[in-house]
Amino acid sequence: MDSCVTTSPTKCANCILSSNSAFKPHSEGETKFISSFKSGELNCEPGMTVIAEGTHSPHLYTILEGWGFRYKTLEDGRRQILNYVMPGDMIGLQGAILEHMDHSVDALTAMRLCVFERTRIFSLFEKHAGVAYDITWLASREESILDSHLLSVGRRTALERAAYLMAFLYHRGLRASVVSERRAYLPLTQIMVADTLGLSLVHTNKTLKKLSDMKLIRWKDRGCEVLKPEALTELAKWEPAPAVERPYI
Amino acid sequence: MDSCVTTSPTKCANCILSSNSAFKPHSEGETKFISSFKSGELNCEPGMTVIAEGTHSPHLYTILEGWGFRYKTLEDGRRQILNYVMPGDMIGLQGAILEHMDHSVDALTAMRLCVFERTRIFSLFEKHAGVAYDITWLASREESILDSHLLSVGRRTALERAAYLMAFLYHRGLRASVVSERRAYLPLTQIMVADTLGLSLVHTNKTLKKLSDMKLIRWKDRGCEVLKPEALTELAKWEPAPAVERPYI
DNA sequence: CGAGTACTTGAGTCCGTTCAATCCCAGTGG
DNA sequence: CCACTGGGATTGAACGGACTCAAGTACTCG
Repeated sequence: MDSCVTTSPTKCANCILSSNSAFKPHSEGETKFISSFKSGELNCEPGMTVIAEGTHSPHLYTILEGWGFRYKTLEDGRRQILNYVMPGDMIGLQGAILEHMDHSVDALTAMRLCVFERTRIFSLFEKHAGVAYDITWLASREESILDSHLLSVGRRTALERAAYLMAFLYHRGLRASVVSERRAYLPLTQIMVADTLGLSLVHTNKTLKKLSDMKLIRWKDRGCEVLKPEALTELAKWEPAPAVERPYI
Repeated sequence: MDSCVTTSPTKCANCILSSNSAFKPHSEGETKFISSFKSGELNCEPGMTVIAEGTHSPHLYTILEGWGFRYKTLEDGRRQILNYVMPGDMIGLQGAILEHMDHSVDALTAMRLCVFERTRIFSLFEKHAGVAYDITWLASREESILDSHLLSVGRRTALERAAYLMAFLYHRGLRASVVSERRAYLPLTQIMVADTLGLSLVHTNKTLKKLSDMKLIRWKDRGCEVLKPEALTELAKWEPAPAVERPYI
């Protein structure tokens, strides 16, 4: 029953993300402020809905561990997955700024989240311009990713789209340290791949089989092993953005 | 030849957007700061590329008049239109924050733009938290729109998609005062509609014809007249976001 | 060992594609 | 004044990619 509990939070100074060199370190003053902004932690079971469309969530979250995904649905149940979230990503910003959430977020694996009070976000802008800028950085990058997804769903063929998605998740996962080059495993179901690519489940399965036959991926243990990321990016006519030290809150 | 010239700028206090009640007024201090942040104006002919993908634009812009659109292309020329821009919208933020543009922006009609120096954006965050918050508001709203577009391209049928696009542009246009209920004219070509919906030109034409036969729209003078916006939103299973007083820079 | 979920595969259909031709209209230049 | 050009819109025909329907396998879990 206790699928979701607020645990005794770790101090921000010892945040698991701060030990990851992919992330830009905070100044001492920033860490202190973020500590005061943080109101707890949240653990989620796989499959749990963290944020529901239409609600007026009082919280903002940063992912500390695990995978999740953002999605929208049509009234008849058709679902579109918009993007995946990984450690360092922030969710709930739309709810905090635009007053209501227009998408949902589900946990894909078990997740641990850092919880912030949305009402205090304006004071963050007033007191810590650097952190405010970082939030805008995160929002811009999310927009940039959505642009790429839209190009993919709108203009790539099914095979290219699947290759793009696997390559994209591989590269993002690498940078968030949730996949490694040795073990490039993406915890997805084919239903989710279908709902991300805008394809039917059956056709997704046949498309993934083609990628498997080409030895670019292997489907295994309810997930996807990426075997040749370079071949996938080439097939998708895509290039990952250069890795830069990224901010987080 | 002079398709693009920096004209003598109007003062921000007399900004054409400030006379539009849809926009949140600035405080006197904000107006003063924005005035100092503004570096000129830019006039664009229809068809002109305002920002090109891959470049490192030194500017940020706010649309003062006219329509434009953001898009990305694949190396073989396939194009996806991501969103349309109208008065009050800001473009070039990604270039300012993430260092390089990953999409282009073209003028659809003649446009007048307000030009800002991107190098000074951080000082904006330091000195005017309210304005910084507004920029983040705009970024969040853009993300929200992209979410909707992605749902549309991924999961709606061709007819629903076309209905959604026309309804969407109608509602956004109303709020930016570039369409009126009496004269609901959208300045689009069918090629652009096709590249927005992720469809071929031929099928787009046939789909629009269906909407015309249903008397929901009328294609006229190289553009689209919206006749029954409510019927379009219903057909698309979509609902426009409630109108709120929105910020601009 | 039955039930549920994820994955797989085949068959037939249909939505959206490409190819191709035509029309309309606004420029433009002989 | 009219032929020529080119972009945009329109339409028909045929193809094919992606869809739905349907069955079956494999695995986990109570």
